[in-house]
Parts: sequence; C-alpha cells; structure tokens
Amino acid sequence: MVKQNTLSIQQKIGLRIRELRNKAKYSQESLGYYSDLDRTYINSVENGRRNVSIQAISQISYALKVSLKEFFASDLFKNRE
Amino acid sequence: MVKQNTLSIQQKIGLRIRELRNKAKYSQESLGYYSDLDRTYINSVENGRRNVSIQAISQISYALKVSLKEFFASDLFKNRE
DNA sequence: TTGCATACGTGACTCATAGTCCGTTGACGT
DNA sequence: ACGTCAACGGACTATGAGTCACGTATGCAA
Repeated sequence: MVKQNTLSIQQKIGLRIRELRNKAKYSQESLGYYSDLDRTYINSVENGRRNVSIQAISQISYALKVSLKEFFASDLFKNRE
Repeated sequence: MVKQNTLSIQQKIGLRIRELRNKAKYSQESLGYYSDLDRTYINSVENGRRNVSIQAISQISYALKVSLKEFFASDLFKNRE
C-alpha cells in the first residue's frame, strides 16, 4: 500500500516548475525574464497559490526548454485527481 | 521536412478534449455535467477560444477518465511552442 | 561590524477574462 | 414532428493575470 498523494493540482504544478527551474539553474527572476512573466508571479505559482492558465504554463515550460508533454510526463501527474 | 504545426495552445487543448470526449462517447453536455463545468464553456474550450486554467483542465481530464500525464501524452504537445 | 547584492516570499491591488446562465439556431436521425 | 447535439451570443459574476511595495535570509567584501 503506497501512501496517497494529497497535493492539490496547483501545488503539483508549483513543484514541477521548481524542479525544472532548479535543474536549469535559473533564479525565479531569470525564469520570469525568459517566460515574460513577473518574478513575483512565478514565485506564487511555484508556491501553489495560483490556478495557472495553460497559456502561462506553456510560456514557462518553453522558458524551461521542455514541451508540455515533457512537463506533464512526471509521476506527479500520473493519477486522476 | 515535416510541415510545421501552427495551432495555438488553446486550439491544441480543444482538439485533445474533443478527441477524448468522442472516444468516451460523451456529448458536450454530459462532459460538462461530469466535469462540473458549463456546457457552453466546454464548447468554447473545444473550439480553441479559451485560455483554460489547470484546475479546469484537471476537472475535464478527470471526467474523461485520464490523468493529466495521459492528457498531455499526445503528439499535439510534443513540441515547444 | 556595516554595506551591498542576490534570491525568495507575501499581501494588496487593478483589470482582463475565465466561467455561468439564459437563450436561439441549424443539422441530423427517427 | 420531435429529440439530440454542436455552435453561438449577450449579460452577468468570479477569479486569474500581472504588478507593486515591502519584507526576510544569505553571502561576501570593505
């Protein structure tokens, strides 16, 4: 029996972005620059406080150099909510 | 040289939802019911006219009985925008 | 110790739009 | 004729996008 994942979808998105951002060695500020989004907006998304639109996720994943397919190809998203 | 895909992200989301909805043999109305979103909203999303939030996509993919990982595991999303 | 730069976190705000609810229309099958 | 479905529109409310001022913590160098 594996422990149930209780993260909200917003939190999962935040974790995934942070994971990819750290891998890319970007600060929130530079990710904001490359994705054309405000630094503080990136911050609130990463901390799971925003219900992000697919357009914003698309911009962010572009800046992180991954496709949406790759972005969601994480075990964070393998279960139906 | 393969033809470039010029669909917007919103159009891709719409196509994907329609594809899965047809596979599930749902009408827009019943998908709206199961995802707890308005029938007319589903329609405008499918037709690529909405910048859907991840929460709404999550509700829709749940109703369509796929995870977000599966939802985005389509060649529609294999390229960086 | 002080000063400065870098990075991250947060509350409050405006404004555009996400999402709802009422309805109509046309195409199609029975 | 009737029911079902997709598409669309107008008016409305809820909420996301995007920004700002300000705060904290860390490290480094004078």
